[in-house]
Amino acid sequence: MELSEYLKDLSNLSDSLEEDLKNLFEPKEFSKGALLFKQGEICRHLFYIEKGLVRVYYYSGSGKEITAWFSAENSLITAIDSFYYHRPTRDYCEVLEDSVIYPINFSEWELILNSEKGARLAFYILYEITRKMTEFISSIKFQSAEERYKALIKEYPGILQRTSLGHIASYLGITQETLSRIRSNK
Amino acid sequence: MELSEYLKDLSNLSDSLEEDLKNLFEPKEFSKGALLFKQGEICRHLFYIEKGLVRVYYYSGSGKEITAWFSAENSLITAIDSFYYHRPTRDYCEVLEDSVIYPINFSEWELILNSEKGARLAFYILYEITRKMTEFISSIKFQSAEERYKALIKEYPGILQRTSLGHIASYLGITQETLSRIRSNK
DNA sequence: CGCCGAGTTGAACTGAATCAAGAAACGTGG
DNA sequence: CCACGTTTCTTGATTCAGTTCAACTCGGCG
Repeated sequence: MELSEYLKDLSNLSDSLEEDLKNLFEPKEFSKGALLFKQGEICRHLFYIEKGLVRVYYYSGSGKEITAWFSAENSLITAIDSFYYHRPTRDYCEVLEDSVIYPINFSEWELILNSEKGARLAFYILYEITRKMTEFISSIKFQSAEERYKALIKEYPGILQRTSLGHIASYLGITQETLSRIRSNK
Repeated sequence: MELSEYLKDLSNLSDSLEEDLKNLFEPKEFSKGALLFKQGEICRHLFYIEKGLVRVYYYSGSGKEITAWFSAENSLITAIDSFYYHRPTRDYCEVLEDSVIYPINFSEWELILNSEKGARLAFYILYEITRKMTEFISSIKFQSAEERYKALIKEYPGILQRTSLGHIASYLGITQETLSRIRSNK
């Protein structure tokens, strides 16, 4: 789905704004392994993923690499505090497969925000993020590692072929060994 | 802190908007045990807590009562999807002690949103929520029950006197027995 | 008094972590 | 195309944090 369609779906944007968006943004191709942003940098873009899959990760206090999120087709990703407050980010964002992504820079984003329906759009986007997090929290509180793994596979089919077990394990909050055992039990 | 001060702090609102807010909103007193909203209802307000403490909870699939969040002085609480999309909510919100709270109804909220700095404000509010959730997720993924308990006590001192052990345990994602043992170990 | 809900304690059990050692897959250079 | 080292994945043995279930204590209250 093109970015302008996506935004329109989200928030019933006015037709004129939709036109603006179409003209304003250009899709770019990123190849597997590219980094959309990385630790220490100020993340200056909000990224809309039209096609592909990315992974956000960071290094924990003890130096272990932790996957925070996956993000796939028709979703947005950024280092939110960095993007908004122009502070260096803690996170890395890695492109897991060749992808088509629209980078939206901060001033373009402000242009959206200041438009008629902009606040609604901003709200919607953050609402989607909170919804996803709420679900994740209740899953990690009350479901077993196996249940969470199955849910992940359902949400991102084929993710096993697209990234390593270790990355998935740290996302689920379990060790790689446990994930390996879960997988072999069937 | 009064609501208008809080909002001003958050987003550098224009003085005129700050005036508007002062005139628009009235603090209300809620006594211990009151429900700000409950399951099945459409939550029509965003609540700003000037003083006091509230707890949001819901019933899990298996019928157990789960505490989702606590929220104290100088913070906002609502059933976000219900408030925004006018759908019935899954959650209950209980006032844990006599509190001073500003209810902001949806049309008042839209008035804020449509103002000059409204989008920025909306963004900030949701950003704060996501920040809190992100922290919670990494704590539940990588800290022991005891570490999480200590962090909670630090964040909400005196919470033990303000609500029951069972409520705290379900927030932390552990059983009441485990929480009891953690507490007695010192 | 005796009941009732909240909190505590104990014992057995279990899901997942840890540590350690191999096996398989993968890429790179010869 | 093979040989090599490196990284990723699997498997096993042990340990441990937290659950479960059940019994018991305590303080409040009709």
